Amino acid sequence: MKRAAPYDRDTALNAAMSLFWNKGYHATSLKDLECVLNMKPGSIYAAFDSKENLYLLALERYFETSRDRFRAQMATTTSPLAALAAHIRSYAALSPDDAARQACMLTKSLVDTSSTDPAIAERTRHYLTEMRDEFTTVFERAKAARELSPTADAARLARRFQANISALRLELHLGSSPDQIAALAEDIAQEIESLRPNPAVATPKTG
Amino acid sequence: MKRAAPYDRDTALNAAMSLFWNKGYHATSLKDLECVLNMKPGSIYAAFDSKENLYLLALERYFETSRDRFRAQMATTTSPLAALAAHIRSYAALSPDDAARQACMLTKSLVDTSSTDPAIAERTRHYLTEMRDEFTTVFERAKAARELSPTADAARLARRFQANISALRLELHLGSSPDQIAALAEDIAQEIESLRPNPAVATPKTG
DNA sequence: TGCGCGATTGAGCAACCGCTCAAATCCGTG
DNA sequence: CACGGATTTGAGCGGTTGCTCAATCGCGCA
Repeated sequence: MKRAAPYDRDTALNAAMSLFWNKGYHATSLKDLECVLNMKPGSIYAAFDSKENLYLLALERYFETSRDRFRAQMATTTSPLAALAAHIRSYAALSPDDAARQACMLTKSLVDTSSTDPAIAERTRHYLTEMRDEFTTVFERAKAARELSPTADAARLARRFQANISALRLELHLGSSPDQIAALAEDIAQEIESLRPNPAVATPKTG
Repeated sequence: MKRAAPYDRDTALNAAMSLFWNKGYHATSLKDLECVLNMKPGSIYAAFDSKENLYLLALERYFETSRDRFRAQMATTTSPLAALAAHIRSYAALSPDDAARQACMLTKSLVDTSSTDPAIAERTRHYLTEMRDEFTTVFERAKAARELSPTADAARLARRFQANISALRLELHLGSSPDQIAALAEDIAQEIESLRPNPAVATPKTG
């Protein structure tokens, strides 16, 4: 009996992440995982302990990838608000067959494990909080750059921003037409850009 | 062996709806359903044909209930925009132990069946479209009442409104504190109210 | 070249899944 | 009261689930 090449942990975790992201935790079976990981049950358990643990590892990978990509995107522009708006628009610009054209894995995870798998749910909530903290940081930076009023509430804006992303990606998941996605993304992006104080329409001097 | 009282279809469907809403389609087992419906497998199949069909019936009930409640809420106020804003705020005002303090069942349904159960996914998309049409109607009414510019795009505003509701309810699902939910709801509500042309800040007459 | 040991295998376990159906039970009618 | 049709019952079906472990394999070392 031929033996398979020893597994590559990085490749395997990527494959597991994609599968779990697509099908969700409950709908993904060990048989499904055996196929995409190209590993037999024994190897899977030797490497990852349990289905739940493998899911947690896949989720961690998803989170780290997302966070890193977000940070990289923020670094491309000097204006924090412009970077945030560009981030929103980038979802609408995703190629039609991009794997990311669906709901955020954290959102999906929260929805299908919160009432059945507390450990996964808690971890998911943790990652969502970490992402929100990333957003808060950027809004703080916008304040420092005078793109926001000094009295602006960065944490509150971050929560709103996260809600907007969740909703936009849910719309991707729904499979709405590119036009409609683009319109929604544009509405959100402009809402962000309109936070910037605009001298042109400032209240006229009264003296 | 005692025979159980004949089942009450209305009560049973309500119970099924709650259970499915909470646990999702995949995580809900026939055993779970037997418990909450107080029916044995044979009775369940005689009455509802299959787990999938029972889910579809529960989903239909959820949709109709939601739509009717929305319509009723719209009828309480003469101002369409005020009614929409009040609808948003009503989610934040939900009692802490209200069963509706979680994600919309349609959202959850879409997320956990889209890649595994096409029939359910399609039906879910249909109901989401119907709800959006309800929203569009109200924005049209706002236009007729001159609460919106005649050039406003009701369908686009409706999509944005739906996205906002999805996101707000996802935040409920996440279990954020009442303060944070209220803040998010307030941001959304004010966004809606700010659509109303405000004569006080209209461009000054130039002649 | 041969040996030891960690990695891989895959048949198969107990538990559970959605679902079936012959038997038991109730109720309306005569 | 007797009967017949409608309804409920629940053991249990074939299949799948997450998971285990004795057997097997091949690489590194002597």
